[in-house]
Order: sequence, then C-alpha cells, then structure tokens
Amino acid sequence: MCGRYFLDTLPELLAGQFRVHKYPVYSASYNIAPTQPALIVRRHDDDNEWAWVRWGLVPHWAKDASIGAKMINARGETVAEKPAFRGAFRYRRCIVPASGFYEWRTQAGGKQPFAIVPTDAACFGFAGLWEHWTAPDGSVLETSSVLTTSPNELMATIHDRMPVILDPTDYQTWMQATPTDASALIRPFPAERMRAYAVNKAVGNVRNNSVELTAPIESIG
DNA sequence: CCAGACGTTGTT
DNA sequence: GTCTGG
DNA sequence: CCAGACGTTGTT
DNA sequence: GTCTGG
Repeated sequence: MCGRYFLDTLPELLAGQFRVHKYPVYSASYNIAPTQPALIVRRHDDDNEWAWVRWGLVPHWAKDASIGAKMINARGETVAEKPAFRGAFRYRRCIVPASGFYEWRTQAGGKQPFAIVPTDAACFGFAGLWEHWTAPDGSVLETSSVLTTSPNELMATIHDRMPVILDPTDYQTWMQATPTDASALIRPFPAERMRAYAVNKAVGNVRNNSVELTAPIESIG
C-alpha cells in the first residue's frame, strides 16, 4: 500500500516530467501523510494543472469529512465499482508526484521502514483520483486517493501491496483516456526501475518533517 | 419498504 | 486492542 | 502510514 | 447518491 511518501524534486523537473506549463510552489517534505496537503497533477480546461488537495478521498455524498482518513488508498482491482471511488475513477483521475515512498516491513523486533525511489526518473507518478466535497457550511474540500496493486518482486520482499506507478509515457492516457483504457495501466511497476533502502529511523509523526535517507543500512534491488 | 454502509490494511 | 488525528 | 489517546457527568 | 441487508 502507500501510506506515507516524500517529495523533494525541483519544481522545474516536476514541471518537465509531468508536462505542466507552470512550476509548482511548495517546500520539500519527507513526511507527506494522510489528511495532509498533497500536490497533484490533473486536467483542467484541456491542460495539465497543479492542485493542492487533502490526502484521503471524501466522497461527494459524505456527511462529514472524517471518512477521508480511511480512503487514502483505492484497490486497483475494485476501484471502478466501489461506490466511494467509481465516480472519481470515471471522471477525476489524477497523478500524484512522489520523489519516493515509505513502506514498512513487519519483522521480528518491530517494523523496519524502507524508502523506495526511482532509478530512472526524478520522480514517481502515482495513479490517483481526486474528488470534491461540499461541507454543510458551503465550503468546498478537494481530496485525493492513491491506487494500489499487487507488488513486484522487489516490493514483495517488503509488503503485499504497492502503489500504482505510471510510466511517464502513460500520464496523459491515465488522465484523459476512457476508464477501460485507464484500467490497463493498473499494474505493478517494474522492479528494475526502483530501489529500496532501509531507513535508519522510523518516519515519526507528521510534525517531524525529517527522516535519514543518507546512510542506508541495507539496499535491495 | 427503510436503515445503514459506502474503505484499506494488517494480524500469531 | 482499537480508534482518531495528523 | 504512525503517534497518541483511550472519560464521565447532566441535560426539556 | 446508490447499493446492500434486513
């Protein structure tokens, strides 16, 4: 699955990789967590645009926004049918840029966190969905979710799920094609194109925007 | 018909 | 142990 | 995902 | 909003 990630790629590289004609404005974070603001790419007026949305999709019919905390991931196998996601899957697919993501391996003695990064690009692009929700007071909240799929050979050594990662050549298909064509992109990303590093210390809570990535104990892949 | 859910993950 | 908040 | 909390009372 | 369970 994907419950925590980081983003420290330079804005000009992000704009280039995701084909947005503006630079995103943000500061690097090594601790992007559910319910926190996430940078996404989506279609708007026949163009790609950046948007900040809250991670954790709140369906339009929700009575309050708290349900979003549970909707941080959508299973790729069922996203087209589930009431909470199908509308967003049909009409509001987006991409979530991530310099890398964390995954925890349960093992004797506790959980070992790993940071997984791309080997051939500045950034991963997660397949995502976004949604808008109108609060009782009339204010609008935009939210997002990250699709998951079965793990590749590398990720299987850590966990039994992984985020859906798109090849850059598929970005526009994901956002613009029919749901049927988009569905074909829901699959494990090649293990040869990523590398996992054991992280020295647990990520910690959201207020602690730091993690040691510089001295891997162990690398895989 | 109404009431209640609507999701994912992990788990010795 | 399980839920909530970030 | 992890960190941190985890309650009761009384109320026309 | 829409489906499922009772």
